Amino acid sequence: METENKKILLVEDDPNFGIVLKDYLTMNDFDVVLAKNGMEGFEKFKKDNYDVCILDVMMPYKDGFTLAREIREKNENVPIIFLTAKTMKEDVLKGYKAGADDYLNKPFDSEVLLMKLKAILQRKSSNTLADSKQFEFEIGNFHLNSKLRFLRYKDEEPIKLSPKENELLRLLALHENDLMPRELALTKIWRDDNYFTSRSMDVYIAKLRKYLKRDDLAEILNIHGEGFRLVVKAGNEQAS
Amino acid sequence: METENKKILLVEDDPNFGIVLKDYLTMNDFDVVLAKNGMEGFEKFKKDNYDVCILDVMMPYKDGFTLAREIREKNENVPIIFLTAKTMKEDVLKGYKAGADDYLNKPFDSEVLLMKLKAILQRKSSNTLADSKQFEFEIGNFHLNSKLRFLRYKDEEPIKLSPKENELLRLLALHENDLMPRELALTKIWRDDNYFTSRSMDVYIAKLRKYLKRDDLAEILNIHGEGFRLVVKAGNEQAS
DNA sequence: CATTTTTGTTAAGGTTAGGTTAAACGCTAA
DNA sequence: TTAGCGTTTAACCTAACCTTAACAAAAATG
Repeated sequence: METENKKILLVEDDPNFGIVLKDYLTMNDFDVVLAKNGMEGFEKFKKDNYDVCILDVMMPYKDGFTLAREIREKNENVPIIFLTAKTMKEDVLKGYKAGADDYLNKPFDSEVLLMKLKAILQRKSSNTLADSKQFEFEIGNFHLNSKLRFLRYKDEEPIKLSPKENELLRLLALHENDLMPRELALTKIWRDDNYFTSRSMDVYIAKLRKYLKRDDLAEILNIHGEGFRLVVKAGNEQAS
Repeated sequence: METENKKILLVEDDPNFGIVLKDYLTMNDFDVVLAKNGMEGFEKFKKDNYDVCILDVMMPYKDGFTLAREIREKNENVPIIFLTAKTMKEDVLKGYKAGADDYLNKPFDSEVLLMKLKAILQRKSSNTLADSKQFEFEIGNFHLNSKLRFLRYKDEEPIKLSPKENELLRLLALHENDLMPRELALTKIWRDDNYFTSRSMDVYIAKLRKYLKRDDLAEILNIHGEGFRLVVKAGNEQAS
């Protein structure tokens, strides 16, 4: 599992507060880079990719708004959160104009910040997440597309699979060359484990075997009393 | 420029405040639908597509959180903004858990709300932009212009499409070669998923198939129980 | 080896989803 | 009011899907 932590650029001139906040966020599984002022913040921003930027508004040399504008020029998508000294409407409006996604008034509750981060990151990531699940498999000379429910042998016309056929073959493929327990399929696909569902499953195994028959590389073996095993022999692997 | 106004669902039980806020937002070029309670809010949500939902937290019958959860079930992307009576951390956290994008404490400054809306819509649009601009498609030897609602085969006279035909074909084209779930079309185009709308959709599928019949490169396949798939075979591709 | 249990396979039956055509409905504009 | 259009509903049919039954074969059991 590649559970990379989200990367945060934190720009805050107060060293004490900066470090405390950084530690807090680090403790909550973020990778935090702390910059002490706008200049440094921009330098660090250019050198890496961040998932979120948290900018203090009041800073020497370069204030948060200016920094936000520069960041927006480079990247118009990174979420930006402002930390403002107090509820100054002026600042808030200015912040949004500079391309902010949200703002927080100091002093703020750390849990609220976490929630905001979560909400913002969730929105962003929901688009990239797309193909995280396993829906396609190579089974010998077959290709199984489990989302579109078809099984294709080499370049021939795809065979349409029924929902049950599809899910069963997918379960077998997930356990390729390993035991796929009867019980697992019955509870996952049939949602009930009794004599009849079990017989029904056997019928589907027979159907799948009929499909797979044309390929010597793939076959479904029974492990008596335990379940089934989809064996896939390594075919003519080309060192491409 | 098709500058359609953004559509807001505003759910607020205080009639005075609700109307004032609605007018204010309307004045600022939003299309606002006002619901007086959670029940009504959900009904209205189901009947149309909104760009943002603004929900009061304290409401009779169904509070804002419950409503938010129901809305999230139907659509996990619409931005939701909560209006909370005062800074109650509890409420804020609860709100984010229910899938909120932001919250505002009453009394709030209307300009701040505008800014938040702008920020949120901007954030969203950067993601949705991709699809929203897609109004023209090449489907085999056909050309679909979804904005002008016609379908042309090669250089022949364009076929005029009815609104439903058009939207359905567009949805299929957006998911070209991939599954276009029944439910998606029903909720997006028919705004209701029941036996009759489903049958109606099938009628439209038949109509579209009749149009596409003249081209071997394009056809609509059914994935039993799931939806439809517009398969477009690559035609005479030129190696440019 | 006889018996029981599990699995293999095919076919029949019933249910639901989808394909298609035509009629009915409702709206709008002449 | 009617004519035209887009849409829904009805009706009928076919295809898809799943379960169950029936019988055969294999594996386990004693």
